[in-house]
Amino acid sequence: MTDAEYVNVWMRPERPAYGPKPAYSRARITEAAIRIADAEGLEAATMRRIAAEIGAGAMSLYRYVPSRDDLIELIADRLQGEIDLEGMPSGDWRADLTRYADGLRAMWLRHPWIATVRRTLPSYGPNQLLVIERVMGALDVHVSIDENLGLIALLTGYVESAVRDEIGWAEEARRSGLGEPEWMVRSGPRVEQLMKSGEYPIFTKIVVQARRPHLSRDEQFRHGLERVLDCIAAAIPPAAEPPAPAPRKRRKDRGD
Amino acid sequence: MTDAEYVNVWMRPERPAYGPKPAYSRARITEAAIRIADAEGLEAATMRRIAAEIGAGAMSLYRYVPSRDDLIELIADRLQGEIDLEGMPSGDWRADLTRYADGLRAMWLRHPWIATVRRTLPSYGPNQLLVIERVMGALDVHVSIDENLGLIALLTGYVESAVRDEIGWAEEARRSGLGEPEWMVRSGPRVEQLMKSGEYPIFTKIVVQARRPHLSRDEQFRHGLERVLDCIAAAIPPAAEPPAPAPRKRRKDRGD
DNA sequence: CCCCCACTGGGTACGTTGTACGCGGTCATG
DNA sequence: CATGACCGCGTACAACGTACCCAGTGGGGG
Repeated sequence: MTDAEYVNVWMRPERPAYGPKPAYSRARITEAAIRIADAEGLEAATMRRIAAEIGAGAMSLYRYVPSRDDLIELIADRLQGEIDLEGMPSGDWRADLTRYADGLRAMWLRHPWIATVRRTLPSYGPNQLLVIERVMGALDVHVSIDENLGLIALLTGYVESAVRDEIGWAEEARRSGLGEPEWMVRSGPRVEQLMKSGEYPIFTKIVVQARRPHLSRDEQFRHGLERVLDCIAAAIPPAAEPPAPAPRKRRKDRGD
Repeated sequence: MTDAEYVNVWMRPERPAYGPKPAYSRARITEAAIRIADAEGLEAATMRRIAAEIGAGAMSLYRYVPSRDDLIELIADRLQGEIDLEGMPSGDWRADLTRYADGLRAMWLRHPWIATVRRTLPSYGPNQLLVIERVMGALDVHVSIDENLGLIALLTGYVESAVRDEIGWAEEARRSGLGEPEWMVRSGPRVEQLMKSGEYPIFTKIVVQARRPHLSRDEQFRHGLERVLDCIAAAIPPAAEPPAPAPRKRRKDRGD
C-alpha cells in the first residue's frame, strides 16, 4: 500500500522500517495536543503550538502524522481510551451501559472540544474498536447485531447530545470570556422583548421556570439516561431483564 | 446597547437608523452562503467567496454581519426555518413529533454541513424560537416544562445523531473524492487484518452482516424513531395516549 | 569493516483564511 | 443646504496548514 492510497491514519505505520531513531512519537504529539486543547480549546492546538509544546520544530510533526485532520483522528481515538470499560461485558447489560454512558459523559466533560469534531464513519482506531467490543458485547447475547447497532447508537447519541448541551455554556465562556450569569444579563433586553411580545408562551414558560432551582446536571443526565435504558430494555426479550425488576430505580450504588 | 456589549447576532439590528440605502441584505448573504455550502461544503463558503457570489467586495459583508461565526448562526437559524411546522401543535403529539423529526432529518440531509457547527446554547433566532413553540407545544399540555425540555432534547438528539451517521459517507466522499465502495476496498486490508486477529468478534460480526441486504436508511430511521417516541409515550400520563394505540407498541405498564 | 542512503529534525516559503482600518462617495436629517 | 453617519470596497496583516528543501545521521549490505 503506497502513501497515496491510504484512507485512514491507522493504515499507515507510525515508524518506517529503518533509519535514525525518531526523537518524538505519535503518542507524545497526541498528548501535547490534548493538553493544549484542554487548556485553550482545540483551535489553539495548531501545528506550530503543538510542536513548541514538545520542543520540536513545526514541520517535524509531519514526520509522524500525515496531516492535522489525521492527528485529530488520533486524538479522538486516544480520548475513547479514557473510558474505563474494565470487565465489560459483565453479564448485567444495564450496569454495563450505565458505566459506559457515565464514562463517555465524563470524558466529554473533561475535553469539551471534541464536540466540534465529526467522527461519524468507522475509523478502525484501536480504542474505538475496544469500545465496540465491550459495549456492544453487553447486548450481543440478547439482540441481533443490527438491533445492537441501533440501540448503542441510540445510547451514544443520547449521551453526546446531552453533553453537548452541558458543554455549551463552558465553551461559550471560554470563547467570549463571558460567564453564564453575565451572558444572561446581557441577553436580558432581548429576552424581555420576546416575552413582552406575547408570541412565545412556551419560551416564556422556560425562562420563568429557569429562575427556580432545578435538578443538578448530574440528576438531569441520570433521569434521561434511565429513560433511554428503559427504552432499550423494551427492545430486548423479557428474559434478558435484570434479576430484580425494580422499575425506574437507580441500579448502582456508587457515586459518579 | 453598544456594539461592544452584544452577545448575539439577534441583538444587533440589521439596518442602522439612517444613511444611504444598503445594496445587499443579511438574507441575500445568508442565501448565497447556503448555496455555496450545499454545492461545495461549508469550508468553501469563505467571506470572499460569498461576497463574489452576490457580486460584492469581500469587506462589504461586514457591514451586514459582525463576523463569520455570526453569519453561520444566521444560516443555522434560516435552516431551522425550512422545517415545515404548519398547524402544529395539532393535538396529536405523536403525529406532530413524527413530522418534526422527519422535517429535521430532511433538512439535515439537504444541508449535511450543518453537522459541523455547534449550536448548543440558546440563540434566540426567530426560527429557533418558532421550533420551540411548535414542537414543545405538542407536549406542553401533557408534561411539565422541565420534562418537556428533556423529552424534546431526547428526540432532537436522536434525529441529529442518526442523521450524523447517515451523512458520514456522503461528506467523506465529497471531501476525499472517494465513494463508499472504493473506500471499503481501500480499507480491506485493515479490516481483514482485524478480523483475522480474532480479537474483535463483534466487529467481525458487523462486517459480515453488513454484506447482506439491510433495511433502507429510511426504514432504519423510522425504526429508531418509533422507539424514541415509545420512550416519550412512557414518560407522559396514559390519558395522553393517542386514540388508536399503535400496533407494534410494547410499552409496559409499570405500577409504581 | 565502512559506506550508502533512507531516514531524521527543522528552516523557509506559499497560498489562503478572517478581518482591522481607512478611503471617497451618498443621502436622511438638522 | 450643510453635516456626518452610513455605504461599498481596496489594502494590509497576522496566523494558519503544509510543500519543499536541506544538512546531518545511523543501521544494513558489501
